[in-house]
Amino acid sequence: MDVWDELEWRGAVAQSTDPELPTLLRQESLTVYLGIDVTAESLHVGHLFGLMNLARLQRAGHRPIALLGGGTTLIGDPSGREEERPLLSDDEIAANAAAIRAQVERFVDLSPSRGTLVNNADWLRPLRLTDFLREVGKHFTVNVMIAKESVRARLEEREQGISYTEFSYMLLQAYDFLHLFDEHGCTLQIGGSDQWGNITAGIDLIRRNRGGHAYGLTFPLITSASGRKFSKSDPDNPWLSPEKTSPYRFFQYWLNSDDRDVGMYLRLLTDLPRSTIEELDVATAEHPERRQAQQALAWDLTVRVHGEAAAESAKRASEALFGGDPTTLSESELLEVFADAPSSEAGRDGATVLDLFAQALEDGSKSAARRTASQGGAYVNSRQEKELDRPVREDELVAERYLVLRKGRKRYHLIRFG
RNA sequence: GGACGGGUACCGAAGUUGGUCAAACGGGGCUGACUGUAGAUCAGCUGGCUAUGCCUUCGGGGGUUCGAAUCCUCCCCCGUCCA
Repeated sequence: MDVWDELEWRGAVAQSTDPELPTLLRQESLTVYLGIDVTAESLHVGHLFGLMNLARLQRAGHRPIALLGGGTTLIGDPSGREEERPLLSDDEIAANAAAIRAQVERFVDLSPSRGTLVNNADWLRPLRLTDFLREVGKHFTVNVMIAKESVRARLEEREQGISYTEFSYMLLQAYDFLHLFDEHGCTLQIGGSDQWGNITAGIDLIRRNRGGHAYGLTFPLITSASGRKFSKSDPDNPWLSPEKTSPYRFFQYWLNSDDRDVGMYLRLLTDLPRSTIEELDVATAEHPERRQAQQALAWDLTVRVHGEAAAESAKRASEALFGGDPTTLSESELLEVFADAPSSEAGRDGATVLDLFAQALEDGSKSAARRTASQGGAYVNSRQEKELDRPVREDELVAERYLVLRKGRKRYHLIRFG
Protein backbone atom coordinates (compact mmCIF):
# COMPACT_ATOMS: atom_id res chain seq x y z
CA MET A 1 0.00 0.00 0.00
CA ASP A 2 1.42 3.39 -0.93
CA VAL A 3 1.19 6.60 1.04
CA TRP A 4 -1.82 7.95 -0.71
CA ASP A 5 -3.82 4.79 -0.19
CA GLU A 6 -2.74 4.74 3.39
CA LEU A 7 -3.77 8.34 3.99
CA GLU A 8 -7.06 7.60 2.36
CA TRP A 9 -8.05 4.56 4.35
CA ARG A 10 -7.06 6.32 7.52
CA GLY A 11 -9.41 9.12 6.59
CA ALA A 12 -6.59 11.62 6.65
CA VAL A 13 -7.39 13.35 3.39
CA ALA A 14 -9.85 16.20 3.16
CA GLN A 15 -8.95 17.97 -0.03
CA SER A 16 -6.23 17.91 -2.63
CA THR A 17 -5.50 20.76 -5.00
CA ASP A 18 -4.70 18.53 -7.92
CA PRO A 19 -5.97 15.15 -9.12
CA GLU A 20 -2.41 14.37 -10.12
CA LEU A 21 -1.14 14.57 -6.58
CA PRO A 22 -1.67 10.89 -5.70
CA THR A 23 0.36 9.84 -8.70
CA LEU A 24 3.05 12.34 -7.90
CA LEU A 25 3.30 11.10 -4.35
CA ARG A 26 3.64 7.55 -5.59
CA GLN A 27 6.26 8.22 -8.24
CA GLU A 28 8.37 11.09 -7.08
CA SER A 29 10.04 12.39 -4.01
CA LEU A 30 8.58 15.73 -3.07
CA THR A 31 9.60 18.25 -0.50
CA VAL A 32 6.59 18.86 1.72
CA TYR A 33 6.01 21.39 4.42
CA LEU A 34 3.75 21.67 7.41
CA GLY A 35 3.33 24.95 9.24
CA ILE A 36 3.22 24.91 13.01
CA ASP A 37 2.19 27.92 15.02
CA VAL A 38 4.25 28.77 18.05
CA THR A 39 1.67 30.47 20.20
CA ALA A 40 2.67 28.44 23.25
CA GLU A 41 5.80 26.89 24.68
CA SER A 42 4.62 23.43 23.80
CA LEU A 43 2.66 21.67 21.13
CA HIS A 44 -0.50 19.96 22.18
CA VAL A 45 -2.72 17.19 20.97
CA GLY A 46 -4.19 19.35 18.26
CA HIS A 47 -0.83 19.27 16.53
CA LEU A 48 -0.49 15.50 16.56
CA PHE A 49 -2.42 14.85 13.42
CA GLY A 50 -0.41 17.20 11.22
CA LEU A 51 2.87 15.86 12.55
CA MET A 52 1.80 12.28 11.98
CA ASN A 53 0.92 13.06 8.40
CA LEU A 54 4.21 14.79 7.83
CA ALA A 55 5.95 11.75 9.28
CA ARG A 56 3.96 9.41 7.07
CA LEU A 57 5.03 11.34 4.00
CA GLN A 58 8.61 11.25 5.18
CA ARG A 59 8.54 7.51 5.54
CA ALA A 60 7.20 7.26 2.03
CA GLY A 61 10.32 8.93 0.75
CA HIS A 62 9.35 12.55 0.76
CA ARG A 63 11.41 15.21 2.40
CA PRO A 64 9.69 17.03 5.25
CA ILE A 65 10.08 20.62 6.28
CA ALA A 66 8.62 21.59 9.61
CA LEU A 67 8.02 25.28 9.50
CA LEU A 68 7.75 27.05 12.82
CA GLY A 69 5.65 30.13 12.50
CA GLY A 70 7.94 32.38 14.49
CA GLY A 71 7.18 35.18 12.06
CA THR A 72 3.56 34.52 11.23
CA THR A 73 2.70 34.04 14.87
CA LEU A 74 3.63 37.68 15.24
CA ILE A 75 0.63 38.35 13.07
CA GLY A 76 -1.95 35.76 14.03
CA ASP A 77 -3.85 33.49 11.70
CA PRO A 78 -7.52 34.39 11.45
CA SER A 79 -8.47 30.93 10.16
CA GLY A 80 -10.90 29.15 12.38
CA ARG A 81 -10.86 32.04 14.77
CA GLU A 82 -13.75 34.18 15.72
CA GLU A 83 -11.67 36.74 17.45
CA GLU A 84 -8.63 38.79 16.87
CA ARG A 85 -5.62 37.13 18.45
CA PRO A 86 -3.54 38.73 21.11
CA LEU A 87 -0.09 39.58 19.83
CA LEU A 88 2.84 37.78 21.39
CA SER A 89 6.18 39.39 22.00
CA ASP A 90 9.35 38.54 20.11
CA ASP A 91 10.88 36.94 23.15
CA GLU A 92 7.90 34.76 23.89
CA ILE A 93 7.82 33.51 20.35
CA ALA A 94 11.55 32.80 20.19
CA ALA A 95 11.37 30.82 23.42
CA ASN A 96 8.37 28.89 22.18
CA ALA A 97 10.09 28.01 18.93
CA ALA A 98 13.08 26.53 20.72
CA ALA A 99 10.95 24.34 22.95
CA ILE A 100 8.84 23.12 20.10
CA ARG A 101 11.71 21.99 17.94
CA ALA A 102 12.48 19.14 20.31
CA GLN A 103 8.90 18.00 20.27
CA VAL A 104 8.74 17.96 16.50
CA GLU A 105 11.73 15.66 16.44
CA ARG A 106 9.77 12.96 18.18
CA PHE A 107 7.73 12.62 15.03
CA VAL A 108 9.86 13.67 12.15
CA ASP A 109 13.51 12.85 11.52
CA LEU A 110 15.16 16.22 11.23
CA SER A 111 18.70 14.99 10.66
CA PRO A 112 20.17 17.07 7.83
CA SER A 113 19.94 14.41 5.17
CA ARG A 114 16.34 13.60 5.96
CA GLY A 115 14.42 16.67 6.94
CA THR A 116 14.55 20.30 7.81
CA LEU A 117 13.17 22.61 10.42
CA VAL A 118 12.90 26.25 9.60
CA ASN A 119 11.51 29.30 11.31
CA ASN A 120 9.78 31.80 9.11
CA ALA A 121 10.87 34.59 11.40
CA ASP A 122 14.22 34.22 9.65
CA TRP A 123 12.88 35.54 6.37
CA LEU A 124 9.76 37.39 7.39
CA ARG A 125 11.34 39.67 9.92
CA PRO A 126 13.94 41.22 7.59
CA LEU A 127 11.31 41.69 4.93
CA ARG A 128 10.76 45.26 3.84
CA LEU A 129 7.19 46.33 3.54
CA THR A 130 7.61 47.99 0.16
CA ASP A 131 9.44 45.00 -1.28
CA PHE A 132 6.79 42.72 0.05
CA LEU A 133 3.97 44.73 -1.39
CA ARG A 134 5.67 44.81 -4.79
CA GLU A 135 6.63 41.17 -4.94
CA VAL A 136 3.73 39.54 -3.17
CA GLY A 137 0.93 41.99 -2.65
CA LYS A 138 0.79 42.85 -6.32
CA HIS A 139 -0.28 39.32 -7.16
CA PHE A 140 -3.35 39.28 -5.04
CA THR A 141 -6.60 41.07 -5.53
CA VAL A 142 -8.51 42.05 -2.49
CA ASN A 143 -11.54 40.65 -4.23
CA VAL A 144 -10.11 37.18 -4.00
CA MET A 145 -8.79 37.66 -0.52
CA ILE A 146 -12.10 38.67 0.99
CA ALA A 147 -13.75 35.73 -0.69
CA LYS A 148 -11.58 33.29 1.28
CA GLU A 149 -13.55 31.52 3.93
CA SER A 150 -11.28 32.55 6.78
CA VAL A 151 -11.72 36.20 5.97
CA ARG A 152 -15.32 36.11 4.85
CA ALA A 153 -16.40 34.57 8.12
CA ARG A 154 -14.96 37.50 9.96
CA LEU A 155 -16.34 40.07 7.58
CA GLU A 156 -19.80 38.67 7.91
CA GLU A 157 -19.71 38.51 11.67
CA ARG A 158 -21.40 41.60 12.93
CA GLU A 159 -19.69 41.25 16.27
CA GLN A 160 -16.09 40.88 15.27
CA GLY A 161 -14.25 42.39 12.39
CA ILE A 162 -10.79 41.58 11.20
CA SER A 163 -7.76 43.78 11.48
CA TYR A 164 -5.57 44.63 8.54
CA THR A 165 -2.83 42.70 10.27
CA GLU A 166 -4.72 39.45 10.30
CA PHE A 167 -6.10 40.13 6.88
CA SER A 168 -2.49 40.12 5.68
CA TYR A 169 -1.81 36.75 7.20
CA MET A 170 -2.58 34.72 4.12
CA LEU A 171 -0.09 36.75 2.12
CA LEU A 172 2.64 35.93 4.58
CA GLN A 173 1.81 32.26 4.50
CA ALA A 174 1.74 32.40 0.72
CA TYR A 175 5.13 34.04 0.83
CA ASP A 176 6.41 31.27 3.09
CA PHE A 177 5.46 28.73 0.50
CA LEU A 178 7.17 30.76 -2.21
CA HIS A 179 10.27 31.06 -0.08
CA LEU A 180 10.42 27.33 0.56
CA PHE A 181 9.78 26.68 -3.11
CA ASP A 182 12.78 28.85 -3.98
CA GLU A 183 15.12 27.76 -1.24
CA HIS A 184 14.20 24.12 -0.76
CA GLY A 185 12.34 23.13 -3.87
CA CYS A 186 9.27 22.58 -1.76
CA THR A 187 6.21 21.88 -3.86
CA LEU A 188 3.68 20.52 -1.41
CA GLN A 189 2.09 22.10 1.62
CA ILE A 190 -0.09 20.13 3.97
CA GLY A 191 -2.32 21.40 6.73
CA GLY A 192 -5.71 21.20 8.36
CA SER A 193 -8.67 21.97 6.15
CA ASP A 194 -8.91 25.40 7.73
CA GLN A 195 -5.63 26.14 5.98
CA TRP A 196 -7.04 25.56 2.52
CA GLY A 197 -7.32 29.21 1.62
CA ASN A 198 -3.82 30.00 2.84
CA ILE A 199 -2.36 27.05 0.99
CA THR A 200 -4.00 27.85 -2.31
CA ALA A 201 -2.85 31.44 -1.94
CA GLY A 202 0.71 30.15 -1.84
CA ILE A 203 0.20 27.93 -4.83
CA ASP A 204 -1.18 30.86 -6.80
CA LEU A 205 1.77 33.00 -5.83
CA ILE A 206 4.27 30.38 -6.93
CA ARG A 207 2.55 30.03 -10.26
CA ARG A 208 2.36 33.75 -10.91
CA ASN A 209 5.79 34.66 -9.66
CA ARG A 210 7.82 31.70 -10.77
CA GLY A 211 5.61 29.88 -13.19
CA GLY A 212 6.00 26.91 -10.87
CA HIS A 213 3.50 24.19 -10.05
CA ALA A 214 2.91 23.50 -6.40
CA TYR A 215 0.36 21.40 -4.57
CA GLY A 216 -1.70 21.41 -1.46
CA LEU A 217 -3.18 18.65 0.64
CA THR A 218 -5.44 19.19 3.60
CA PHE A 219 -6.68 16.84 6.23
CA PRO A 220 -9.99 16.99 8.02
CA LEU A 221 -10.40 18.75 11.32
CA ILE A 222 -11.03 16.22 14.01
CA THR A 223 -14.24 16.54 15.93
CA SER A 224 -15.09 14.22 18.76
CA ALA A 225 -18.48 12.57 19.01
CA SER A 226 -19.39 14.73 21.95
CA GLY A 227 -18.95 17.73 19.71
CA ARG A 228 -15.79 18.82 21.36
CA LYS A 229 -13.47 20.69 19.09
CA PHE A 230 -10.25 18.83 18.82
CA SER A 231 -8.53 21.88 17.60
CA LYS A 232 -5.31 23.62 18.28
CA SER A 233 -7.13 26.48 19.86
CA ASP A 234 -8.90 24.52 22.57
CA PRO A 235 -7.02 25.32 25.76
CA ASP A 236 -8.34 22.26 27.55
CA ASN A 237 -6.52 19.84 25.33
CA PRO A 238 -3.45 18.18 26.81
CA TRP A 239 0.00 19.46 25.98
CA LEU A 240 2.82 17.34 24.72
CA SER A 241 5.30 18.70 27.20
CA PRO A 242 5.50 16.61 30.40
CA GLU A 243 5.82 19.79 32.46
CA LYS A 244 2.46 21.05 31.30
CA THR A 245 0.63 17.73 31.10
CA SER A 246 2.09 14.76 32.92
CA PRO A 247 2.46 11.50 31.02
CA TYR A 248 -0.11 10.05 33.41
CA ARG A 249 -2.69 12.66 32.51
CA PHE A 250 -1.83 12.32 28.87
CA PHE A 251 -2.33 8.57 29.08
CA GLN A 252 -5.60 9.02 30.93
CA TYR A 253 -6.83 11.49 28.36
CA TRP A 254 -6.66 8.95 25.60
CA LEU A 255 -7.79 6.07 27.77
CA ASN A 256 -11.00 7.99 28.32
CA SER A 257 -11.73 8.37 24.64
CA ASP A 258 -15.31 7.87 23.63
CA ASP A 259 -16.07 4.50 22.02
CA ARG A 260 -17.35 6.38 19.03
CA ASP A 261 -14.11 8.26 18.55
CA VAL A 262 -11.45 5.75 19.41
CA GLY A 263 -11.37 4.04 16.03
CA MET A 264 -10.95 7.33 14.28
CA TYR A 265 -8.19 8.38 16.64
CA LEU A 266 -6.35 5.12 16.08
CA ARG A 267 -6.50 5.67 12.35
CA LEU A 268 -5.53 9.30 12.34
CA LEU A 269 -3.07 9.51 15.18
CA THR A 270 -1.25 6.20 15.27
CA ASP A 271 0.58 4.14 12.70
CA LEU A 272 -0.92 0.88 13.83
CA PRO A 273 -1.59 -1.30 10.81
CA ARG A 274 -5.03 -1.57 9.35
CA SER A 275 -5.55 -5.15 10.45
CA THR A 276 -4.79 -4.28 14.06
CA ILE A 277 -7.09 -1.33 14.06
CA GLU A 278 -9.89 -3.33 12.53
CA GLU A 279 -9.46 -5.97 15.17
CA LEU A 280 -9.70 -3.27 17.79
CA ASP A 281 -12.88 -2.00 16.16
CA VAL A 282 -14.34 -5.44 16.63
CA ALA A 283 -13.11 -5.57 20.19
CA THR A 284 -14.81 -2.26 20.92
CA ALA A 285 -18.03 -3.42 19.37
CA GLU A 286 -18.10 -6.73 21.21
CA HIS A 287 -16.54 -5.85 24.54
CA PRO A 288 -16.59 -2.10 24.88
CA GLU A 289 -16.06 -2.37 28.63
CA ARG A 290 -12.59 -3.81 28.12
CA ARG A 291 -11.58 -0.72 26.21
CA GLN A 292 -8.86 -2.50 24.34
CA ALA A 293 -8.88 0.15 21.64
CA GLN A 294 -8.50 2.93 24.17
CA GLN A 295 -5.67 1.05 25.83
CA ALA A 296 -3.88 0.63 22.52
CA LEU A 297 -4.41 4.27 21.65
CA ALA A 298 -3.22 5.59 24.99
CA TRP A 299 -0.21 3.33 24.94
CA ASP A 300 0.83 4.14 21.41
CA LEU A 301 0.55 7.88 21.79
CA THR A 302 2.14 8.05 25.22
CA VAL A 303 5.09 6.03 24.01
CA ARG A 304 5.51 8.26 21.02
CA VAL A 305 5.27 11.50 22.92
CA HIS A 306 6.87 10.61 26.25
CA GLY A 307 8.86 7.47 25.59
CA GLU A 308 8.35 3.91 26.67
CA ALA A 309 9.50 4.28 30.26
CA ALA A 310 7.08 7.11 30.98
CA ALA A 311 4.29 5.26 29.23
CA GLU A 312 5.01 2.17 31.27
CA SER A 313 4.75 4.04 34.51
CA ALA A 314 1.65 5.95 33.42
CA LYS A 315 0.06 2.65 32.59
CA ARG A 316 1.01 1.06 35.88
CA ALA A 317 -0.28 4.07 37.76
CA SER A 318 -3.56 3.86 35.90
CA GLU A 319 -3.96 0.19 36.64
CA ALA A 320 -3.15 0.61 40.31
CA LEU A 321 -5.37 3.60 40.82
CA PHE A 322 -8.37 2.25 39.00
CA GLY A 323 -7.89 -1.42 39.66
CA GLY A 324 -7.96 -1.39 43.43
CA ASP A 325 -7.57 0.62 46.55
CA PRO A 326 -4.34 2.61 46.45
CA THR A 327 -4.27 2.99 50.22
CA THR A 328 -3.49 -0.69 50.56
CA LEU A 329 -0.28 -0.36 48.60
CA SER A 330 3.12 -0.53 50.25
CA GLU A 331 5.16 2.62 50.42
CA SER A 332 7.33 1.66 47.48
CA GLU A 333 4.33 0.72 45.40
CA LEU A 334 2.61 3.92 46.35
CA LEU A 335 5.61 5.94 45.31
CA GLU A 336 5.89 4.10 42.08
CA VAL A 337 2.26 4.62 41.24
CA PHE A 338 2.32 8.29 42.03
CA ALA A 339 5.67 8.86 40.43
CA ASP A 340 3.67 9.70 37.40
CA ALA A 341 0.33 10.63 38.89
CA PRO A 342 -0.28 13.99 40.50
CA SER A 343 1.36 14.44 43.86
CA SER A 344 2.77 17.13 46.07
CA GLU A 345 4.61 17.69 49.31
CA ALA A 346 3.23 19.11 52.51
CA GLY A 347 4.66 19.96 55.89
CA ARG A 348 3.35 18.58 59.13
CA ASP A 349 2.26 22.02 60.19
CA GLY A 350 -1.33 21.26 60.98
CA ALA A 351 -2.81 22.19 57.64
CA THR A 352 -6.42 21.08 57.37
CA VAL A 353 -7.59 18.44 54.98
CA LEU A 354 -9.61 21.20 53.37
CA ASP A 355 -6.50 23.21 52.61
CA LEU A 356 -4.71 20.25 51.16
CA PHE A 357 -7.66 19.16 49.10
CA ALA A 358 -8.26 22.62 47.74
CA GLN A 359 -4.63 23.00 46.83
CA ALA A 360 -4.32 19.59 45.24
CA LEU A 361 -7.56 19.17 43.39
CA GLU A 362 -9.53 22.39 43.27
CA ASP A 363 -7.11 24.96 41.92
CA GLY A 364 -6.71 26.31 45.42
CA SER A 365 -10.36 27.17 45.94
CA LYS A 366 -11.62 26.19 49.34
CA SER A 367 -15.17 27.00 48.34
CA ALA A 368 -14.93 24.53 45.51
CA ALA A 369 -13.44 21.96 47.88
CA ARG A 370 -16.28 22.37 50.37
CA ARG A 371 -18.77 22.15 47.55
CA THR A 372 -17.26 18.94 46.25
CA ALA A 373 -17.21 17.45 49.73
CA SER A 374 -20.80 18.37 50.48
CA GLN A 375 -21.83 16.72 47.25
CA GLY A 376 -20.05 13.56 48.24
CA GLY A 377 -17.20 13.87 45.81
CA ALA A 378 -14.31 14.15 48.23
CA TYR A 379 -12.36 11.10 49.32
CA VAL A 380 -9.56 10.90 51.85
CA ASN A 381 -7.71 7.62 51.75
CA SER A 382 -10.58 6.10 49.81
CA ARG A 383 -13.16 7.13 52.38
CA GLN A 384 -15.80 9.61 51.44
CA GLU A 385 -15.81 12.65 53.67
CA LYS A 386 -18.46 15.32 53.72
CA GLU A 387 -16.64 17.65 56.04
CA LEU A 388 -13.03 18.43 55.28
CA ASP A 389 -12.45 21.24 57.72
CA ARG A 390 -10.34 19.30 60.15
CA PRO A 391 -6.66 18.80 60.74
CA VAL A 392 -4.85 15.81 59.33
CA ARG A 393 -4.43 13.08 61.95
CA GLU A 394 -1.11 11.32 62.23
CA ASP A 395 -2.79 7.97 62.58
CA GLU A 396 -4.57 8.22 59.28
CA LEU A 397 -1.43 8.58 57.22
CA VAL A 398 -0.62 5.71 54.93
CA ALA A 399 2.87 4.36 55.62
CA GLU A 400 3.05 7.14 58.19
CA ARG A 401 3.51 9.90 55.70
CA TYR A 402 1.03 9.78 52.84
CA LEU A 403 -2.48 10.92 52.26
CA VAL A 404 -4.36 9.82 49.17
CA LEU A 405 -6.91 12.39 48.09
CA ARG A 406 -9.46 11.81 45.40
CA LYS A 407 -12.02 14.02 43.77
CA GLY A 408 -14.94 12.32 42.17
CA ARG A 409 -14.39 9.01 40.53
CA LYS A 410 -11.07 9.51 38.92
CA ARG A 411 -8.96 12.40 39.97
CA TYR A 412 -6.26 11.30 42.40
CA HIS A 413 -3.61 13.21 44.25
CA LEU A 414 -0.97 12.01 46.67
CA ILE A 415 0.18 14.21 49.50
CA ARG A 416 3.53 13.37 50.99
CA PHE A 417 4.37 14.72 54.41
CA GLY A 418 7.96 15.63 55.17
C1' G B 1 -12.98 63.09 13.28
C1' G B 2 -18.78 62.36 13.09
C1' A B 3 -23.48 59.40 13.74
C1' C B 4 -25.49 55.11 15.70
C1' G B 5 -25.20 50.36 18.28
C1' G B 6 -22.55 47.61 21.92
C1' G B 7 -19.08 46.02 26.24
C1' U B 8 -22.83 41.38 32.01
C1' A B 9 -19.95 35.53 35.38
C1' C B 10 -15.85 30.05 31.37
C1' C B 11 -18.93 31.00 26.62
C1' G B 12 -23.60 32.72 24.61
C1' A B 13 -27.35 35.69 26.42
C1' A B 14 -31.43 38.18 29.75
C1' G B 15 -31.74 42.18 32.96
C1' U B 16 -31.22 49.07 31.99
C1' U B 17 -39.59 52.43 34.89
C1' G B 18 -32.75 52.22 40.64
C1' G B 19 -33.76 48.09 45.84
C1' U B 20 -36.73 41.38 46.10
C1' C B 21 -29.26 40.86 41.66
C1' A B 22 -23.83 37.06 43.23
C1' A B 23 -27.31 38.58 38.73
C1' A B 24 -32.82 34.67 34.60
C1' C B 25 -31.99 31.09 30.71
C1' G B 26 -28.91 27.94 27.48
C1' G B 27 -24.09 25.75 26.60
C1' G B 28 -19.76 24.13 28.89
C1' G B 29 -17.62 22.32 33.42
C1' C B 30 -17.90 19.79 38.29
C1' U B 31 -20.36 16.21 41.77
C1' G B 32 -23.97 12.27 42.67
C1' A B 33 -27.17 7.95 40.85
C1' C B 34 -26.56 4.40 36.82
C1' U B 35 -22.09 2.32 34.23
C1' G B 36 -17.33 0.13 31.42
C1' U B 37 -12.25 5.10 34.68
C1' A B 38 -17.86 5.02 28.83
C1' G B 39 -22.21 7.07 26.25
C1' A B 40 -27.29 8.29 27.07
C1' U B 41 -30.46 9.71 31.10
C1' C B 42 -31.90 11.90 35.81
C1' A B 43 -30.57 15.18 40.11
C1' G B 44 -27.56 18.93 42.42
C1' C B 45 -23.64 22.47 42.04
C1' U B 46 -20.95 26.23 39.18
C1' G B 47 -17.43 34.52 42.43
C1' G B 48 -14.52 34.44 47.16
C1' C B 49 -14.13 33.77 52.43
C1' U B 50 -12.18 33.26 58.97
C1' A B 51 -19.59 30.89 56.02
C1' U B 52 -26.76 30.34 58.13
C1' G B 53 -23.21 35.78 57.78
C1' C B 54 -19.52 38.80 55.39
C1' C B 55 -16.62 40.54 51.13
C1' U B 56 -15.56 41.61 45.86
C1' U B 57 -18.21 41.48 40.97
C1' C B 58 -21.90 43.39 35.64
C1' G B 59 -15.34 47.49 30.36
C1' G B 60 -12.41 51.54 33.73
C1' G B 61 -12.52 56.15 36.90
C1' G B 62 -15.61 59.76 39.21
C1' G B 63 -20.59 61.18 40.75
C1' U B 64 -26.11 61.24 42.20
C1' U B 65 -28.76 58.27 45.97
C1' C B 66 -30.41 55.52 52.23
C1' G B 67 -29.45 52.11 48.01
C1' A B 68 -26.94 51.31 40.97
C1' A B 69 -25.63 46.05 36.42
C1' U B 70 -29.63 49.59 36.08
C1' C B 71 -29.30 57.21 36.48
C1' C B 72 -25.25 61.28 35.30
C1' U B 73 -20.18 62.22 33.68
C1' C B 74 -15.31 61.37 31.71
C1' C B 75 -12.20 57.65 29.65
C1' C B 76 -10.95 52.88 27.21
C1' C B 77 -12.35 49.04 23.83
C1' C B 78 -15.51 46.66 19.85
C1' G B 79 -18.91 46.85 15.65
C1' U B 80 -21.77 49.35 11.57
C1' C B 81 -22.14 53.51 8.56
C1' C B 82 -20.23 58.45 7.19
C1' A B 83 -15.77 61.78 6.53
